[in-house]
Amino acid sequence: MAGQRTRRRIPEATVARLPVYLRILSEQFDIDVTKISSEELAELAAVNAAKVRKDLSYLGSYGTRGVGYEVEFLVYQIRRELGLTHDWPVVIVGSGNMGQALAGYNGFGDRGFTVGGIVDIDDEKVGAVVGGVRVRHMSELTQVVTARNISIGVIATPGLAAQDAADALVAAGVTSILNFAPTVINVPHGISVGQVDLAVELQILAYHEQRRINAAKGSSLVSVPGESRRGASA
Amino acid sequence: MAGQRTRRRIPEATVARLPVYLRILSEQFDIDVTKISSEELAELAAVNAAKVRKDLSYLGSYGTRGVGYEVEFLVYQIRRELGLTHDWPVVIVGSGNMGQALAGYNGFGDRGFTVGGIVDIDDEKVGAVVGGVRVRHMSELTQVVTARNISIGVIATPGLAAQDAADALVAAGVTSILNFAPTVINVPHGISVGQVDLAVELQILAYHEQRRINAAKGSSLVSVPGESRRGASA
DNA sequence: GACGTCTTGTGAAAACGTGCACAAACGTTC
DNA sequence: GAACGTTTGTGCACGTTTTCACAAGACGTC
Repeated sequence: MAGQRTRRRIPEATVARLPVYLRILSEQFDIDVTKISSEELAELAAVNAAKVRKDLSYLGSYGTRGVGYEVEFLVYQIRRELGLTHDWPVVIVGSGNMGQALAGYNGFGDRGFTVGGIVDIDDEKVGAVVGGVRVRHMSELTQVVTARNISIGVIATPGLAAQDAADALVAAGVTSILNFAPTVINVPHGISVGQVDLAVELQILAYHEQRRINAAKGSSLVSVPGESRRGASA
Repeated sequence: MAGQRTRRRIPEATVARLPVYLRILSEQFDIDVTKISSEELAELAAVNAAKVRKDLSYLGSYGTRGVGYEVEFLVYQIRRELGLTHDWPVVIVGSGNMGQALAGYNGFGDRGFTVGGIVDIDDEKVGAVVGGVRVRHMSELTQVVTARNISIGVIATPGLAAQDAADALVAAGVTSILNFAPTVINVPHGISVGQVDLAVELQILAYHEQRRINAAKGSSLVSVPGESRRGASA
């Protein structure tokens, strides 16, 4: 009955990979590839083929045994599951370097997302046009969010301002936040948060470099461990 | 013997959290906090206290029962484990919006990393000064990497150029790559790759938004699931 | 329409990550 | 120096994720 759309819950690890499959499949579609096997898709996404099949199986049984998956259909199904059948307007808080880079980023408007507004707390920056959108003052945040029915906010402020930005976004009615500031933000239960942190990513790499160096130094008996891939951002 | 520095391997999930602890502890140290309990640190990092203790236990037994951890000492130990006792020069490939934002990013030089060079394939961009560093031509990449003994590269190119950038970095001798381009890159075994993908992160959030909407629409019996925190980036 | 080849979909096992719960250790107070 | 409150370090159980391995199904060929 009402459960028609409730379907089985998709594991978080799978949700994080679906966007990658989606991009690859879209690219393949653009170069006129109509069918693809889990093996081929796995190769392109640099993951295990069984994982691809299990991931896709959460969407339904959309493959054909002995043949593979129809690219166009799969693109549609993933988009549907991720909620990308319509565009999502996004509000960016902070119009500094990072805010501008994000607003101008291709992969942004690229598929499914539009810059619905940019706000900044600094009067001097208000009025400037970034990525085709006029920067408005932070105090107008609620108005911007409400007018365009925005539910996703991106924080591109310095670390110290991030928590304030998060609070303001939540107060304005945003229910998902992507935080680019190097700070852990606290939000009420029920709000989704994604964190992207350059320094953290670099430090993880530094750790691996360090290990390589230590391994080489410590003894030449032990070869380089050679881990070579980490999950996408998340 | 030789195993003095080989110690037990630290789980990847822990490695991804240590940088977060490090930042928080550094901040606490700056405001003259000298001791901290796993409970307090957990609160600030928005994770479970037992997890904090288990994570820290991989560094060694550096806490004092009944008291907590000494902030300064912990900062030192984490830095040591992550290989942050010296600075890491980093080379950025791509001097567009994203490259500039990264070069100017605070959390970059902030702790442990310096911009050792920026290269671009576009002659028109060569010569410009970004974040205090002069942009050089892509063909000089190996020279830049060798001269400064750089082992970490950051890709800030458009998606299509990312694989070429990765190949060039590897050829130049870089062994860790942080990829900001929206493309999965393939690298030889033994090279570490970190991926940061704006579109992927947004699409994950869109999925949660979508679910919220469906849950609300499908029936008011089911309350909002309310997941509220995801692991930092990775 | 039977046979062989190919590829999906999925049970079951293994590996990994998380969180509870508690003994062991420390400092303080009397 | 014993008793008490506090906080670490970790064994254990649980949940999630990955991987293997293979039956079931689709297609093409003879």
